[in-house]
Amino acid sequence: MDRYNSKVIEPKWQKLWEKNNAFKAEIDQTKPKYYVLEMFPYPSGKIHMGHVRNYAMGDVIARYKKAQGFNVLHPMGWDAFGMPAENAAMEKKIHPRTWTEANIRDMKHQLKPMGLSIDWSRELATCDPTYYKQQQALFIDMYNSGLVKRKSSSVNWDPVDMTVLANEQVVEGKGWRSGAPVERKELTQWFFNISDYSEELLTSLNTLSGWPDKVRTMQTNWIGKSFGAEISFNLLEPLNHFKDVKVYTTRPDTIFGMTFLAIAPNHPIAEELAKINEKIADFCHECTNKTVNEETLETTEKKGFLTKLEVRHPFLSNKKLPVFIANFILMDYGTGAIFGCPGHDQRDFEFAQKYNLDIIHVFVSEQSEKISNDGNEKVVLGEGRVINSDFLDGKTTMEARKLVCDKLKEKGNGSYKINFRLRDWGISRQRYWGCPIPMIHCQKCGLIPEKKENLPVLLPEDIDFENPGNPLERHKSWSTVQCPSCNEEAKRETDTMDTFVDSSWYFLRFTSPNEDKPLSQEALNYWMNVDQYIGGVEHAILHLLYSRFFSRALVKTGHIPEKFKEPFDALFTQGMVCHETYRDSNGNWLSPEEVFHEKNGNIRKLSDNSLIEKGPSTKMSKSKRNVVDPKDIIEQYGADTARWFVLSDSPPDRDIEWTEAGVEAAWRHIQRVWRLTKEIIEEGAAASNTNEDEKLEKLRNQAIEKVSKGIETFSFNKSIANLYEFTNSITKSKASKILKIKSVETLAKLMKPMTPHLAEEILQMTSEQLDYEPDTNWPVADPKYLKEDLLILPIQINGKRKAEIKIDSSASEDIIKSETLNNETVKKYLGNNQPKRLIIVPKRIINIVV
RNA sequence: GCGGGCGUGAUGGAACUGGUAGACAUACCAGACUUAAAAUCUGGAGGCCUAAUGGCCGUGGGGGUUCGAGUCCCCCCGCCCGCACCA
Repeated sequence: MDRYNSKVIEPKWQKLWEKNNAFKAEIDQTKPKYYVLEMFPYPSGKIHMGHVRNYAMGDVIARYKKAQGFNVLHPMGWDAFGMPAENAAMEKKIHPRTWTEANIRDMKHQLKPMGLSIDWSRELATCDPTYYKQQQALFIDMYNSGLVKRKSSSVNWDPVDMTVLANEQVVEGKGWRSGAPVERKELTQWFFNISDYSEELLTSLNTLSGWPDKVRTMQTNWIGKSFGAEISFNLLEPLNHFKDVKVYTTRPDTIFGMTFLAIAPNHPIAEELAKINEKIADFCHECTNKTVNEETLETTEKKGFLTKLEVRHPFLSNKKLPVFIANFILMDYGTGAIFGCPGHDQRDFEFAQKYNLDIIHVFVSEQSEKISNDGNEKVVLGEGRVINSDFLDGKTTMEARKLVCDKLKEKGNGSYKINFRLRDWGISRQRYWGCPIPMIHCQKCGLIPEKKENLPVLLPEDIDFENPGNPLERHKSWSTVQCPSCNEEAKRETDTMDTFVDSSWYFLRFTSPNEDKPLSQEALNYWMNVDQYIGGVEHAILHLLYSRFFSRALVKTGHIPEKFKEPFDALFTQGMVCHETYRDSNGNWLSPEEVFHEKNGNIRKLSDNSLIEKGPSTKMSKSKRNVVDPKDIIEQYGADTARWFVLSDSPPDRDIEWTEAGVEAAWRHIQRVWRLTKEIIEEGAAASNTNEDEKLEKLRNQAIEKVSKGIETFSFNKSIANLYEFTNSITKSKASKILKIKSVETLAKLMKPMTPHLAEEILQMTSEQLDYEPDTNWPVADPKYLKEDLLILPIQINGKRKAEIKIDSSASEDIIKSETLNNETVKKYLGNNQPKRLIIVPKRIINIVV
């Protein structure tokens, strides 16, 4: 018996699809559209299993919707700007463009054999001038609409390489390449005013019902709206022009528990003090010389510096409070200063213990009443009833918050304040390989946007990475230009844009990728929104939040209609692809090809037979060498097998464990379906058996229902389990040949989104048998086969399953009751007693309490 | 540190809104076919006790709500993701 030969069959269908332009998406007003999009990849040069999983999922949706009659848009492109190209340029002396373009070619070659239903005519790369030209036009419009600003912010500075470092390039406080201690440097940079949209981005999350709750929660917390108070504390003795310190707090109700005040090391007052006190200067320098990264800040030891300044408590005129400069206060959040209440804040508590400050409790909560009785050494969190607080005593903490704010307002040294954690989006990058910011600095005219007719501002090709610093900054003939306004010599902006800008509108551009303006209204109106967006959770906040902001910016600049301000109707976040890790006795990581598994569970190294230690399964990564190359898998087993496997074993939103055994199971199933089809076609016509036919027909319809539901709910693993079951059913069925062929045909149609090549091949075979053109429409279940006439109801006695009864689904409760009480097992348990309670959950279960 | 998520047999997982825990698949065991192996097919199987019928235990750990908890609530443990210049 011959086998399903993926090497022959898969290319055959792929060629046919290509010849027929099967996946070309064109506007067709007579059909409903469906836009499915997977997050476009960074062209690293190699497709990895994560991509395969991502695109396999997207393809299931695309092919499913297409079979249902939708006009499907399923495009692909490249997130092609970014640091790795510059790193390659430095390490391998290849131009970033050469490197990137070669990678795109390679990855496309690796992607093609997967047989994805992608409209390649819409392919785009963000590093292509035709793309970034339009992005520059958008930037200029945003600039003119007041969505862009410049302000100072700090960066990680490598003093040896004379370059700005990304957070990931800072390893233990040192530059990854130079090893020099990283400094913090203030630069004037470009920002998008995303914080103007904090409220809007927050409230609109409610409209995103197609998004996972977890992503909406994460964005909510990231935006971080809080209700609190801004309080000014008067300095006992003014410091130059500084007369008070403004503090933002969400807990004004704990004001009487305040025992110190702390300001950020880069707070203006701290900077003022640093000018006159060397020790303070040193301390501030030490604090601010860390990475500009919140995680480092939060996990480093809390330190403070006691200044000579003191502030007055707003309600206790003779209470003086010390002012600290503390390394855990963020200048970017609130006012860059806090009041410390060690009795009710964990961080303040630790700080107070370290510096021997008073700990005053000003409220008790029901659960923690005893804490306040036994010596005041604990932090009481949450809400409660106020104590030790003058006019607030006896109030709830909620009431106290309002009272304090009212009183402060009356006294003129405070007010209610709503605060957001979300900061403006810094888009400046001091790098070559990004979209140039189309702005010109003119001595006379100031900042001027480049004229639109001069776009794109092309990246110069003749650059070198031999010298430290930014190649654009060094490239004088490129950066020297005429001012568009006064024609005097001026300087081009040398910052390029954050790559998140590129990815904030590519999904819009896909609707009209070749237009010589940013977007086409006709195409937008037909194709938008993205009906289903699929990508990793790691993008839950930044990419998705920036895209939501960018859409609003494009509404404001008139590029897209208001109705597309939330561009992604539904979002799905898929899990990672993991593999076990292996280490030899020297602690070196080994790749899966370098080891073999023995039957007894031992793992040995192929080269010298030495015993290998199995590590935990982690995300496939180069550094741990636990990568399986999709290319090898597709060559060995075929695309259908690879696709089937990545969809089969785990729920799509969870991590999947790549196993050799799993792939083989997938391969066996492909072979089995193929063989089954052949066998059915070749078998003689059996005498018809109505009963058997009816049974199979019922299973066929149930399979349609279950598999469709699985796809609709992104439970591909369940659809696949149902397809295994249906395959088993057909194999065992004694139904007539014609019905078995019909069943195999349905099986192929249901499998087609996952294994399109196999499905096409089978449909061709079955249609020859049934003597009609292959029909690839999605099958529809007949509802009459979906209801069960006879139910098996389990009977529990005291919550434990003891028996079951078979009963007609239309049976009344009385009948169920009498049947239950007549059951032998039930009688045995009841004896002569009456049941205490009899609970009948319709169509589910019966529980008897005895 | 903060924010989000996950935890079920030997393994990946299933169990719709609180209602038969372990579908489906893998590994394993037995049988058929074979000179043999592979492939394929058939069957078995959560753990413990029992000859069997049956009983007890069991969804990371501890407690709670309920007639009934993998699912809801509280506390704890472990792992993963994000933390604003990786993409």
